Amino acid sequence: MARLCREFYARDTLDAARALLGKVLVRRLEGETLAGRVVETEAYVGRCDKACHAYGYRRTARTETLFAPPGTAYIYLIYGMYHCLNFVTEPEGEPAAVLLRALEPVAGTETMARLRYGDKPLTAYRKKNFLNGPGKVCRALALTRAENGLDLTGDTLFLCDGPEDIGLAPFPVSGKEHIIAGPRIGVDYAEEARDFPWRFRLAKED
DNA sequence: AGAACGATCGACT
DNA sequence: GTCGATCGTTCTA
Repeated sequence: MARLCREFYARDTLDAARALLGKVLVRRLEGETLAGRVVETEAYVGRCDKACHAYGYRRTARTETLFAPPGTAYIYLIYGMYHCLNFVTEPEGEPAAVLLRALEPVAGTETMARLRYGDKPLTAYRKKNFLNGPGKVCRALALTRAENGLDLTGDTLFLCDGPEDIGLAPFPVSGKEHIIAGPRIGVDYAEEARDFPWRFRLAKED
């Protein structure tokens, strides 16, 4: 059990996307700890993936972060109003990342709910759809382009193996889980890459 | 300078 | 299931 180090990210992006499932994302915000368990990810690989912002090693102001060392946070604005959080992977110079699509709340739930819903009551519907999308996760963790380029081996935003690593009780033993792979969301424009089964989620066994 | 588009979400039918 | 919001990024000229 430990915080994930740079070597964890410096590998094949598909392997990283699968290995990140079940890990705990920690966000330190104004002295408070917000945390969630990773349950859904997607891989994006510049070398060969037309859905990746850095496809064909395309280098622009935005994609510059994808060329940063592995273990860097790549955060960008999408549709003019939402942000997406990614973890840069592969050896430095290979632009690639894992998109964080969904979390289960672990710590700081009240603050995350306030960031996401304000003072609106937390209905069953809102609870069910709390952190099940990349824009929702960034809203709940107060992550914007201001946090783009953050070093994930630092203290502001990082991943670790389990709740023990941030002084919390271990997760209760629950039913066995397995990884489901499927096509990515929202990349219909990406020609052959639209069908790559590079979305991974954690699900309960039947 | 201008136009097209998007790794989403929530409201609505 | 459909649709509009909303604006930075990217490309074209």
